[in-house]
Amino acid sequence: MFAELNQAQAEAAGIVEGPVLVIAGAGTGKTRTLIHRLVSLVNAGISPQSILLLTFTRRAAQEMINRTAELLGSSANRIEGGTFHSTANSMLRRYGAILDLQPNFVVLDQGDSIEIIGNLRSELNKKQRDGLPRADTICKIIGKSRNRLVSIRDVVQQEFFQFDEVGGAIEKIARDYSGYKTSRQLLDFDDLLIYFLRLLENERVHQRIGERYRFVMVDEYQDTNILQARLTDLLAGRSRNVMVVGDDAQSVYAFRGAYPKNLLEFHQHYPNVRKVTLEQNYRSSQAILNVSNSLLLQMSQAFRKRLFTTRTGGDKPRLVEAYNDEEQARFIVHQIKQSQDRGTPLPEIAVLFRASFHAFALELELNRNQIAYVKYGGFKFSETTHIKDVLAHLRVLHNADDDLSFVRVLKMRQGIGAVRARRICEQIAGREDVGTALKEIAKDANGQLDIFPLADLMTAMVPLVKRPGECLRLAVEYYGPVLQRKFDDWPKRQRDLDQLLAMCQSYRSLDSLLSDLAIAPPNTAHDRNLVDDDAGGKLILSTMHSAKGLEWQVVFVLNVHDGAIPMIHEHQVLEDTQMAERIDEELRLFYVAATRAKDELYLIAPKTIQRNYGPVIVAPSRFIQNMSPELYQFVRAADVLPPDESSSRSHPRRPRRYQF
DNA sequence: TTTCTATCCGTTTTT
DNA sequence: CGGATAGAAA
Repeated sequence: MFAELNQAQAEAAGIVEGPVLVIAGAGTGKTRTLIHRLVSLVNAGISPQSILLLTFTRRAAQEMINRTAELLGSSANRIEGGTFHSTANSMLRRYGAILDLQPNFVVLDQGDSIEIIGNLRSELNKKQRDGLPRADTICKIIGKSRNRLVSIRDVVQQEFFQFDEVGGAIEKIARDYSGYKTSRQLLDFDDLLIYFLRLLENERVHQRIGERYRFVMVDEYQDTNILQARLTDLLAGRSRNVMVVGDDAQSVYAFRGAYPKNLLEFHQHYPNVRKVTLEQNYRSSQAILNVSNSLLLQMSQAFRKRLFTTRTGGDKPRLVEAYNDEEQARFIVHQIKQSQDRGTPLPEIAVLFRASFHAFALELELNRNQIAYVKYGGFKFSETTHIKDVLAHLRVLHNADDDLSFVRVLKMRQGIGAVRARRICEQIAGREDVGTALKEIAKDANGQLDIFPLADLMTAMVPLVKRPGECLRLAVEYYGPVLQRKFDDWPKRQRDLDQLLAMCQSYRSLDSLLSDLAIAPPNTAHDRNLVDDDAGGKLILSTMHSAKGLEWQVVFVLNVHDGAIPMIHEHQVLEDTQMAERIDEELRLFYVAATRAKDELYLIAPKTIQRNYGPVIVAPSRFIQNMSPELYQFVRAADVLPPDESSSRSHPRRPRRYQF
């Protein structure tokens, strides 16, 4: 039955009843095993609707669903699955009434949360505001406290002690924020999980859902937080048919409250759990695994495992020394061209980096050489100002009580600032017909208020709510002049808006369009899941986080220098144990990056990097320095690049030594 | 009240 | 350098 699986995989896939823990090293066929178990359950006569598949990231969810569909055909559609957040969202739309939640509640993305917190912050008086952190920092503190179920005080004392004195004010903002959301039917990402938990704790709902899902499977379990583990537990219900799959060595979401002990201590919650470990790697050459294993050995705590393969040999990974990030970029482009000449298709090549902006220099070089690429991770398309501006109009249409969006919409009119916008909002509160209400206000103001065009737009959109694509078209048209006034680079942004328009045409309800854009936003304007015309033929650029679960023949990791890998805040002072945990997490991230490569791995370490104030000298990553030099081959970029190109360009200032 | 200008401060990763 | 924020000017 499991002819395509090895012994350990087949064992895991064959278990039907009871709790299962699968510890799967990178590239050991974790997803394949999960999918085969799914198929075998369905073939054993278990209804696909009674299986719930949960993942942590959208990309993993997508991958899982696609691959299941290949094996199961159309019945795969009936398996429910997605991220914890998207599952929470749909359950809350269905059963939220029990928690006094209306089905048209709004999901706030991080930008919305920061905006609300910024407003609440500026409402405080001068004295209270003195010494407060910025809005985004406050948002981070509140999020950490909720994700990890600890008090604001504790978070501040542990990680933000420089704000210890204003802890009280931060607590007040947190309370205000919470009240603001409740009174307006707004849920942020953390709320989705918290409300879902509350929902499942309701006896009636729990029974219904428990009956419905007899099998629960969770992928990437090492990345779940405490809330998500609790959710898993409740969803598994009394049947306890729960399979969790993960790799503690790939836990890289601590900043979001991920709690790897969920995986490591799973057996304590489920004493009769069956544990299976997958160690045979089917992805990488032995030479690449040797480097990966050396990273595993540097980790202070992990389930002991060691990856092996039958694919002996292979080229040793290269450690490439470049003069600066410009030479680094030229080296990568040069090498990509060589790979292409040898017949490697572009989509089989990926460049990975710690932070999105690290790729800027490379992007310039790629454009110069006309190499097409897709970039994953980093700044999100749907979080850019112009996209949010346009969507705000739809959000007002969808829920007139969403005064965050309403204020945003009003402030786009000239002569209307925060104060007037809020006042208008209050006047309109509770009115059904926003367009007419706006017109009345405009008349009362004797033409002092420039809101007639907005009133017309709102009126025009109302009959079209069943066709959100058309509403969006009207909003984009209306927004044109605003765009040109607000931005110098408006033509580029106009193209984004057209792209958005194209993506949203297929939606049948405003509800799903808006919640999709909050919970499952496209990473870029060219996300291949939403726009299929550029599916192939392009080089992949990705953050290491977004690269998890994927593989390529050739992988470049750039900026492999101390400061970036591991990435450390110069100013942040941490206690030794906390610092050790941070470094360990960075090590796991580097491990994720290295294990993406099938055949060739290039680790590139520039000697100097460009910072805001000028170039600074950096050293290769400590993770490389801790490694036996036998494991890699040292190369100088300048020796490989053609001489005319490798002549180092003059640089304006002398580099300074990088300080921690 | 809005809008313009000066100052301060900070590296990130994602739902 | 660039974005958020506070304070000044219109």
